[in-house]
Amino acid sequence: MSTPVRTRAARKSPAERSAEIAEAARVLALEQGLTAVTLRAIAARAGVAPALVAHYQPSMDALVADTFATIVADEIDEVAAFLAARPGPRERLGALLDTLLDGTRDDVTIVWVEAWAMGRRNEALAASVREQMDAWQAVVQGVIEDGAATAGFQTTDAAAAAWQLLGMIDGLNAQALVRWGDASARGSMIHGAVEGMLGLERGALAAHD
Amino acid sequence: MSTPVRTRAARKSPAERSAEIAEAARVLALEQGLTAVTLRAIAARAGVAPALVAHYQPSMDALVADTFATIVADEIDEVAAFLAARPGPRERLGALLDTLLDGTRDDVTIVWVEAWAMGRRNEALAASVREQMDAWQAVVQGVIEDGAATAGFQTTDAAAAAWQLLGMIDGLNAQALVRWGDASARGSMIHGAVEGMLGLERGALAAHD
DNA sequence: CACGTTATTGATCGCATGATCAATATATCG
DNA sequence: CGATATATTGATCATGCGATCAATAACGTG
Repeated sequence: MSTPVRTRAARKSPAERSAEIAEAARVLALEQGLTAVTLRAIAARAGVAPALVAHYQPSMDALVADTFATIVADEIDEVAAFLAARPGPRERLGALLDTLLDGTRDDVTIVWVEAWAMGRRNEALAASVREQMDAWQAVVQGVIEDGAATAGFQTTDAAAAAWQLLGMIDGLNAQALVRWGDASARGSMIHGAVEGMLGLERGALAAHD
Repeated sequence: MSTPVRTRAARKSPAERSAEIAEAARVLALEQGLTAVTLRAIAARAGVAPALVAHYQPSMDALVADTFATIVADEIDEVAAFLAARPGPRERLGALLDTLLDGTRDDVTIVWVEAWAMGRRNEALAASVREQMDAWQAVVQGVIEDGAATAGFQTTDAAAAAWQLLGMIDGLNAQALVRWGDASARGSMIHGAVEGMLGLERGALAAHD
């Protein structure tokens, strides 16, 4: 039996405690989804009374929205850095597809799906979702514009192409959340699709590892 | 003021009452999402005591799962009939993309997104989701196989291509749920993407209206 | 018309959620 | 060392959820 008894939490600076609570929310969201980001669950994880969580947050809606934003912003930074290490737009685009569809980020996918659903009842979260979608789109659009300028990507609307690409990726990942066992096949045909979308020859986006 | 007073409901046959409850759940899900499919909300909508809803259903999880299945199965039938009226695989595939991305089915999209999220905590719903995804995939796979046999679709794995296609569609629709205002542009580039995926010449899937 | 079957209901339980507030304990400062 | 500021807490409220069950009322049948 785990003993859920809780001793009084050590007194800490507001900044430190606030950060601990945010971190507890982040871990909880990645492990069990945004639905599990609840006043009491966070308090238990942070080893703190439920009231303290409320004390440091204007509302749970806001905390959920912030948690979502943190998780996704981290992922964007991580992937952007990953892409920056590639030599050119074709490699970057191929690597983008591969890394986002390799099944290693299902925890983030769950957060996305739940955010879409919960956003209809949590306006702050909905705003965060739109914001992070825009951030993702900016990254992808940058790659496509670069490719159009220097690598033969044929598109007159890089912004729309970026949205299309993100939609494809999100949909495939969301699907894989339910249809277990196809993690490997998840991105098997997306290279051909994207090549067709951007007027590239077949195989243009193949991995170079 | 709407008067929420409820008179005793007329006595009806179990079959009829059961159908009324299922219908109330269906409407509620389409109007407000699966999250709103709740014991009391359905009872209110059906003009019946909450206990009666419980009386006719083994559990709310089961009712939610059935409601989801009904809604999606209806949509599949509707779209399948719509496709059957088209002359050939190319027209069918183009029409499939157009009708699923024209933004007129956002109510169903919400149901899908919520089902993905809720399925993690409702096993019956998760099973329904897998079932309906398979049904959708079968329809799409049929079109692709037909196209491979008679219309030059180039693919060695119609099943995988069908999954890919559904993923793209679902993702774009889910995105549009949050990013209002791009309903018209939603499917602007998917024709090119699918043409690339299936090795078709550009414009092969253009509408013939 | 009386009676029995059963559709329907009100009341209630247990649990979980977010939120509020006076009370308490602790760190720091004078 | 004492006092003040404040981080922390327990208790509690209001709300909503699913579920259960004895009691009630309506229908159909004999």
